[in-house]
Amino acid sequence: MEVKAADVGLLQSRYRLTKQRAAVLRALSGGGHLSAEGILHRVREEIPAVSLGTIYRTLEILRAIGLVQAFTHGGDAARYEAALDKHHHLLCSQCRHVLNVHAPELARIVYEVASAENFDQVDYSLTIVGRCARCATAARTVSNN
Amino acid sequence: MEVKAADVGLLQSRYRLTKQRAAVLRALSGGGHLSAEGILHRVREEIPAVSLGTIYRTLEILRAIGLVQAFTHGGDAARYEAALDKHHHLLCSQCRHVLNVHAPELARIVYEVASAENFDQVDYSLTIVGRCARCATAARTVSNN
DNA sequence: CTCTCTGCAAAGCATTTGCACATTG
DNA sequence: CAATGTGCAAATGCTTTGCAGAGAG
Repeated sequence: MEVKAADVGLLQSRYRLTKQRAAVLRALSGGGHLSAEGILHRVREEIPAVSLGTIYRTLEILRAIGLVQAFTHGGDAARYEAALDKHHHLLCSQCRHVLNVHAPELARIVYEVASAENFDQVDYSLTIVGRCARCATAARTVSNN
Repeated sequence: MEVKAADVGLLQSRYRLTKQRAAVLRALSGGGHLSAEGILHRVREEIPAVSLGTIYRTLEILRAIGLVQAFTHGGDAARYEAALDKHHHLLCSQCRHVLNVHAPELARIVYEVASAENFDQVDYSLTIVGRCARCATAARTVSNN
């Protein structure tokens, strides 16, 4: 199989590089915040017979290696994206669109709080939920709030 | 039925005050971060025949009124607690114990980020995951890390 | 007395898993 | 070729829901 730059992480790991795994990486390389189902659809354009089970197994591996990060909110299905930089999510409560945002000051606050309680191996996630400008405008067009 | 201070929120709402709802409030009044299943066990001490369905329906109502807040992490079952103040969660990745922590500086950061993207009706949640001191000690006793 | 609530059991949905065959290195 | 990965379908775990009888106001 032809090996691309994005696949290097897999080759360096103890996992094999299969066409399904490469396709999942490719599906995520375009950016965005896809559900497992969404990734399935994209991957099926290349490999019509992939199963959702394989998508989940692959995502778990890619997450373990650190190539992919997952994000959940409430009871929603998990959303996945390529792991590039540390960032946070701004989720629209209506259309469920997700924006990445940065908050460099946050890390300091988090580590202060965590070490005050003697936690180690610390990670954190901030999710901001609100109504995006587009949905706010749409709401104004229909009724008058 | 005898009405306690904690029940006032329900009476003021359009919902009825039933013994099941009062019992759920009481189960949460002791503090802690309980799953629906955990709340079921506590409520069953008073009302042996309550069903899990009722627990979920009640929690949803209490959350809508603002008496209870829910919190989820990854694929874990949701955990519920009495809604007192705005705070955040420090979750132990091993024993799943949750500590409440405060980060007063956070609100400013969040509103700056959200309004930069033109979001309104903003809410947010920060979850910090790490290993608590107790689990770190336990790990050291077994192996030698 | 009416409307809401509850228990029960079944359904729903995202995710995980056992197994026999296919593929990778 | 030995180990790992995959498709399929069934199983799982949390949560939601339809319905007929019970309880609140």
